[in-house]
Amino acid sequence: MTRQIEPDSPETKRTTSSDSKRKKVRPGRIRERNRERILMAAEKEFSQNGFGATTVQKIADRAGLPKSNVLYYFSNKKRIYYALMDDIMGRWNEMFSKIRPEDDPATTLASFIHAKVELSRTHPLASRLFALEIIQGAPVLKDHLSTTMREWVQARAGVIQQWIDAGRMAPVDPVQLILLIWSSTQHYADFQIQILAIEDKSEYTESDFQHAADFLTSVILRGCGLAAP
Amino acid sequence: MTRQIEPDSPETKRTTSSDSKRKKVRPGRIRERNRERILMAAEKEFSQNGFGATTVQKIADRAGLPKSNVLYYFSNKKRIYYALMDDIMGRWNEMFSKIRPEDDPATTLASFIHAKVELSRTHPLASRLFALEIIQGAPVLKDHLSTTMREWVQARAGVIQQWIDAGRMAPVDPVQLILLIWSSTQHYADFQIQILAIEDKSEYTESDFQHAADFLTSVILRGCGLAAP
DNA sequence: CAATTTCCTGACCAAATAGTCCAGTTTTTT
DNA sequence: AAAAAACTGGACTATTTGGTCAGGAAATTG
Repeated sequence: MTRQIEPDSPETKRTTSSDSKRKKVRPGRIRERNRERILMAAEKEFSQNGFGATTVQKIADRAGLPKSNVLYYFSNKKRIYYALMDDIMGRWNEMFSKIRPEDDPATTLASFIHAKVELSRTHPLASRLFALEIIQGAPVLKDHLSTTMREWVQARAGVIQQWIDAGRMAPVDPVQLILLIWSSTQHYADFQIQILAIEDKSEYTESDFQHAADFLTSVILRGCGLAAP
Repeated sequence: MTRQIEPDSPETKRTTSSDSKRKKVRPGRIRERNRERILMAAEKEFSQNGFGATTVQKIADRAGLPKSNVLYYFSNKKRIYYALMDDIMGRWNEMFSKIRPEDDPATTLASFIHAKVELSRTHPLASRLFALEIIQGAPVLKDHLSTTMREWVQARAGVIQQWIDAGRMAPVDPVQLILLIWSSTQHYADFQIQILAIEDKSEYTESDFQHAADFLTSVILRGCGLAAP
């Protein structure tokens, strides 16, 4: 991690070491707790209203803090947004393991699909926030897309191409394949409302995600000429 | 079409007959022209900033009209938004033909994919605007989703199920299949920035869409146990 | 315990915003 | 050509916004 995105100087002089251990009572315990509260509130607000329509006051209310206190931790609205984007990209980076040419295509793709669906399930707000950012032209993440993420995709695409060359799967465009998996899984978080309305439910259940992951795995693997692992 | 969405009374007393013929010089030619300008400007602004962060002033500037003039045609910001949503849903309804059990599965699905990719190509702003609306909880379209769109999907899913029962394609969840096609095609418009960054391009070309449509058709059809038509 | 650092917050402000109002102009209808 | 309807745009307002600031409360440290 470590602030890839934040453009200007960080919002605090002495940040705690970026880890997730939030019960550690030592250094800035209050700071840590409030920071977390603010970020959770902001994630909710931003993902629901977008950056421009979210007010610092609403974030503060949801976090149960006065507005000035929020602005004490994050000197302005953008900083809060940057911090969230940083978190999201960090999580994304951690989530997916490397893939190697000698791995099994079917197993690898299947576990990628499952991981991505799982991410949609456990972090729907982050997923929507990311989607909003991209749809609106990625004003903050543009750089990240054309460097880190681009390399991420190209590396994976390279391995998939090797699988194809070795005749281990059908010849499909590797980049398009990654995009297909990306979009179809992302969709479960981003368009949740639409899916629930269409299926006449009021909430996802655990098994909906299982079902979705299984469906995607079976269709996409078969689409690549692979048998389910 | 005809105002399914607009909640309160229409923004004009005598609307022209809702058709798209905008060169007709007869009745309120100025009205028609300005309305069109405003809607185009609003589509751009809303799809870039979302509803809340878009200002009437910016719409007016883009349309080349003074703000009060915009508010003369649409009595408030919401009305502009409603009108756009109405247009979008109208276009969606017109776009896709009925499908019947005796149709050929492969041909039908392929043409659906192509139509949807084409819609992403020709109306990217509308696509993004729709996505924003849904991601943010569909405050305006919620009703539409659980009625019109729900029926649309269920009807198609029914036919697909008949194809499956008749052994004409692999047994996959029909609703999930429609969602898969929906999401993967929508993606090309909504996440354009991400795709361009990853592929290191600055613009889509005509053939990118052709390529995408072909890829999706081949993988999804094969995933359904169908040969390309 | 006293000094210092960190944390907290109400009051305040300049800028921006959605929407109103109305007097004047242009277009359409009669 | 006159009357009616549609259109234009500048001035105005009440409210909301992001952000500042100064002073005080708590916590930490020596």
